[in-house]
Order: sequence, then C-alpha cells, then structure tokens
Amino acid sequence: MPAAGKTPGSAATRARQLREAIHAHDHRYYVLDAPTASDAEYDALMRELIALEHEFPALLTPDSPTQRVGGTASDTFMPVVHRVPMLSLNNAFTTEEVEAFDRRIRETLETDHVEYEVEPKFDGLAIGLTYENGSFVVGATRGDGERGENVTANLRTISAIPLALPKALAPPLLEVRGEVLMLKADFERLNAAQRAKDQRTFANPRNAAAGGLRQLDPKITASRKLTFFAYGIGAVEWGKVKPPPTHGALLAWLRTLHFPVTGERAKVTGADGLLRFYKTMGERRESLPFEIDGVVYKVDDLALQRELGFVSRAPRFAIAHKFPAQEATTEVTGIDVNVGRTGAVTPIARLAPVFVGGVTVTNATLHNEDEVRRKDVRIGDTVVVRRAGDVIPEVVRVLLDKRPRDAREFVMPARCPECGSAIVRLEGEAVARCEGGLVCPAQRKQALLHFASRRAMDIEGLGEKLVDQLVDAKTVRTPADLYNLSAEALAQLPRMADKSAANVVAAIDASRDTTLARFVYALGIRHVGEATAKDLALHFGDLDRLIAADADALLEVNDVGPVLAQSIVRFFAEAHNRQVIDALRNAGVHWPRRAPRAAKSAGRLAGRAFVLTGTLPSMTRDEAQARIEAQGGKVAGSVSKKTDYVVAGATAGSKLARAQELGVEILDESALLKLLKEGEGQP
DNA sequence: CGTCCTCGAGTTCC
DNA sequence: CTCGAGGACG
Repeated sequence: MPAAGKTPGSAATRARQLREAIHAHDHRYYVLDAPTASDAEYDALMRELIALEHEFPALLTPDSPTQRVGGTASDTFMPVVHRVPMLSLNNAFTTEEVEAFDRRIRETLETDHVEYEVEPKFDGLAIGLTYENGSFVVGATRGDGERGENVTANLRTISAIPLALPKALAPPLLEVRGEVLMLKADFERLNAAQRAKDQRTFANPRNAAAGGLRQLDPKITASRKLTFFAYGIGAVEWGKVKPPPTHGALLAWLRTLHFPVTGERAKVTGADGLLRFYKTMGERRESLPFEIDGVVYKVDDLALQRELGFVSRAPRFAIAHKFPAQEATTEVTGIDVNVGRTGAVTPIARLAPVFVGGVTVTNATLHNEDEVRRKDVRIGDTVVVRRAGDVIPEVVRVLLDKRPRDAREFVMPARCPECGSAIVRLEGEAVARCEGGLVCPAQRKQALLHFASRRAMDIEGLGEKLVDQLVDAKTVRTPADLYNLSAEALAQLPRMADKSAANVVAAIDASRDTTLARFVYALGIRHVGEATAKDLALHFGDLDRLIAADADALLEVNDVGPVLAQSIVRFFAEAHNRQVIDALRNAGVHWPRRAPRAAKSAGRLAGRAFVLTGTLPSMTRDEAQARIEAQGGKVAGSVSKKTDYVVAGATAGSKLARAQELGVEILDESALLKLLKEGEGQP
C-alpha cells in the first residue's frame, strides 16, 4: 500500500492504526495463541508502516513495532545488577524428595491444606525485563543471579516481548521474569537452513536460543525466531495497581499486560497432586511445542510464600522436579590424570564421543582413586554416562557383560605427569597430590588462572590458552609478573592480535583497583575460598594485620578452626609468598582501607548470641545481622541454651516456640534497636 | 562423638 | 553439580 499522497495528519492516524493492528496480531499470536492474520497479511501491515515512517520520520516512536531491530547495541553485554536477585530453584529428582518438600511446607505453615500452582520448567534462558511506566527499558540475563548481562537490544527483536504495556494497567516499575526459548519447530527450520548454507548446526533449541541472544547484531537475533514466556516478577512498585494475592493471579495479571504465559499450568494440592502433574507433563513432553526439563511447583498464596522465605540462595516455597537425565552408553578409551591448583591429581575417563543430553561428551571426571575402584571402571569398558544435573558428565555404571578380556585397570601414577614430582596420598585422605608445589607448571598455571578468575582479581581475557603460553615461555612465573606485561610483548605470542593484547593489558591494569577480600581470595591459600576470604578481610581490615596474625588470632575469625588457622599461618610464613605480595603491592595493586571489625572481645554485644526469626518490620534479616555483628554480637541459625536473645518478627515459628521453652529472652525489633543504639554511642 | 551444614575445590562444554 | 573436609552445635 503506497504511502505517497498522504497528508501528515492522515498519515499519523494510519500509522496509529497500523501499530495497533500489528500489536493486536502479536498479542493474539503469542499471548492468546489464536492468530487471525496470515504471515503475508502481517508482513503487508509491517511494510506499510515502515514506508509510512520512512516518509514521515516524525511519526517514529521508540516502541513502534518497526523499531524492534535497530536499537543501538552499544551497551550490549554490559553488567546489569538485578534489583532483586534472580535465584535458582532447588531440585527434586525423586518421589520421596517431592513428598518431603510438601511435608516441610505443611509443617512450617502448620496447616494441612496448601495449594500449589504448577507449571512446566522451560529449557531456555532466564531473563528479567524491566518496564518503567509501561515502557520496556532494560532486559538482562540471569548471570550469576546478582548481576547479568544487558541484552536489551536483542530482546527487543523478540515479538513475544511487549515494548509497551497497556497504559492504564502498568505499574510505575515492573520487572517481569521469564524464559527466552526457541520453539522446536523453529529450531528444526533453523538447523535445516544452516545445513543448506553449509554452516554449523545447533545441538539443541536451548543452545540455539542462547546463541541467538548473544549476537552482537540484533538483526541476527531477529532472524532466529525466539519467543518468551513469563513466569514471575522481580522488582516492582505497585503504584495504583492492586498486588495479586496468588501466583496464579499474578500470571493472569501478566497476561492482561500482554505477556505470554503458558497455558500448561494447574492448581493442585498435596504431594499426590504434584506427582500427578509431573506424570502428565512427562507424558506430554514430546508433543509440547517447546522443550522442558521438568516441572516447577510453587506455593500459590504469595503471603505464604513470603512466610516461607528463602534458604541461602533458593526459595523455600518452590521446587523444580526434574525429569531423569538422559543416559547413553559409550566406551572408555583411556583414563588420564589431571593436576589441579592444589596439586590434587584426579583421574579422568576419556570417552568415545557420545551425544547425551544435548551435547557431545568426550571426558568425564572420576573424582579420585576410590571412585574408580567403587565403580570398577577399566580402560576398554563400555559404560553408561549421563549429564549430572544436566551439566557435568558422569559415569553412572559399567556394563560388565561388555567388558573385553584385555580391559586394563587404572593405576595412579607414582610421579606427576606434568613435573615428575612424587604423587602422595595421605593417610585417610581421598585425594592424591603432586608434591611439586609451584615448581609444577600445572599448579603454577592453575594458580594464575585462579588469581585472574572473575571472583578473584577479575582479569578478563587471561584464559587457559594465554596462561599456558606465558608460563611455558617463562614470561610469567608469579601473579606479580602479570603487572609487568606490555601489549607489545603479548602481541609477540602466536594467535594474539594487537587488539586483544591491548585488551588484556587494560584488564590487568583495571584489576589493580580491587578489594582486600578479593585479593586474599586470589592468593589461593589452601582452604581459604571466597567466603573465608571475606571473613578474614572484614575481621582484620588490613593485609598487614592478617599477615601478622598468629593461629590464636585467626581462631577468633568466623568459621576459622585449627586447620584453616594453620594453613593461613603457613602460607604467610613462606618467604616466597610474602615476596609475591610485596611485588603485587609495589606494582600498584590496592584496595580501600577499612578499620578492622570490632573483634569478638570488643563491642557492646561481645559474646552474646542472637537468633533471628520471622520478618522484621523495618529491616531485613541481613541488615539486622550486620548491625549485631558490627557490635561484636554473634548471630546463629538455631536456638539453643547458649542463645542469649531471640529476635522475633512477624510470622515467627518454631524458633520462637523453642525460645519460650528454654526461657530465652525474646526481643522485638524495637527492643533490638534500643539495644543496638545503646552500643552505638560508644567507640 | 555424631550429625548437620557450609565452604572449598575440581570439573564439562560451548 | 558433586564430593569431601572443616566447623558448629547438640
């Protein structure tokens, strides 16, 4: 339909009509699953709108359906901090685990009747979509749950994702959580097209969707035909909108906002209701248009969800019931060993390539010598493999009737294959270790990789390949050497272009600005992981105080016992380690100074044990804990006769009962605040 | 001394 | 993700 000859006024009207028509088609297609226009008709509408907007650029709005492709991708893949963390679900694999889940919920809530909203578990990519006043502003991947990647430009190309919400219904702020995935039919079409073009095909729809979302060019994402299903919300400011009371009502509400929500849901009660749904979905799995890897059970009532709360990183009110992992059989062509950062020598089964659970597997760890014996895996055996938790390949069992006569048993080598040092297995320990220490190139490389890893110094681009080259060429021996690298020197290496060399140098440079906790973690002290490094940094506040600490001082730190204390003292007693630390500081590695946290023997609440329970009116439990600890108090997880105070908020449960039983003093929030205030006046 | 829980370490594939 | 080890607690 030619746009020529239109006046600006009539063009504006027509553009609005077209947008509404296209939007309505998207809505019927993705949300209602009842298309009324053919693809050709839809394309004609779209072409007319594009022509119109081309002739009258003033008509262009950012949320026009023609603008799905073409948004700038400049901030693509930049980190986005989730306002509300995107947690993962706990998994159940057996009937017993599902029954235990239901029992735990009923016991915690002290009721027999709990309604669950149940839905399929999509096998795609978890995404959060943020809308401000009804406009789509940011979309991010789950990432590590705390921060994800900005993929807004690519998400805009997905027609199932509304760019604007109905004005009258949209709250001021809404983050919709859901899954981006590729329908099986689109996946087959994509692979057929790839084959026709002699390009690589994708192993499964999930990988194809992930690949599609990580394109730098949104046009490619658009051509991949991705779709989206909403299943929850993150951050929200309700404004005038009345919050839905149940998860089911929330989903229905999201649907009125034009988000696709799967119809494969049900409301059930009791463990048998959950298990019936699992069985039904298992039977329907093949015939569904998308891939699922299990089902999800959620307590329907949102108030009860809040009451149940969270355990560490997963909600207590929901669980994923996964379908059993796919298994395959293959042959063990050899058993090699690998040397880790601490010198741990682990046997690895080399496998004839086999396709299982969506990928081709060629290696599987056998963990340690005992595990090899327990499973009785021999070279030449035919074994059953699966991907444990759908990720890490695992040898399940040996098919003994297929064992060839010449099958060979694994023998732990006496000497390290990397450095020739002795391999020693201490009495009572499961792991064998290479005694070479940093003389062993494998350990040296792993130590450097650990130093550079994301949760340590976060040096992007310093990967396995590069570390191999640098260590083999003896350019880098200790982490401190990294800070003397020049872009010119790096560019000398094979397969290293000027641009990437400059990037690595910039990343190394940026890592100079760090935190004490990251630095302590990066050192790679035995038994000191991320959590302990944080505890140490918080407790001592300063590296020199940590280095000077003796075992007794270290025992004062949270979760540090004799083994850790010994390990830390030994690490800093080593002259070589202190030299490296000095070299790092001289190279400009630094962190903000902090005063040491009040030691256990100091602070007004020193030596007093608190237990927190229920929801406090004005602060989170974490905040309360931080404030108690700041004054030397201790926060424990369960009530015992050693507990001095139980701080009880709303919906406090068994802990409160136990406190009353034991005659422990019970505080409410205001009493706690008073206690904290009294202390804050003092130094 | 035993049990439960958390943390550390190693691991696969793309 | 899984196993093993260390630490806290009863």
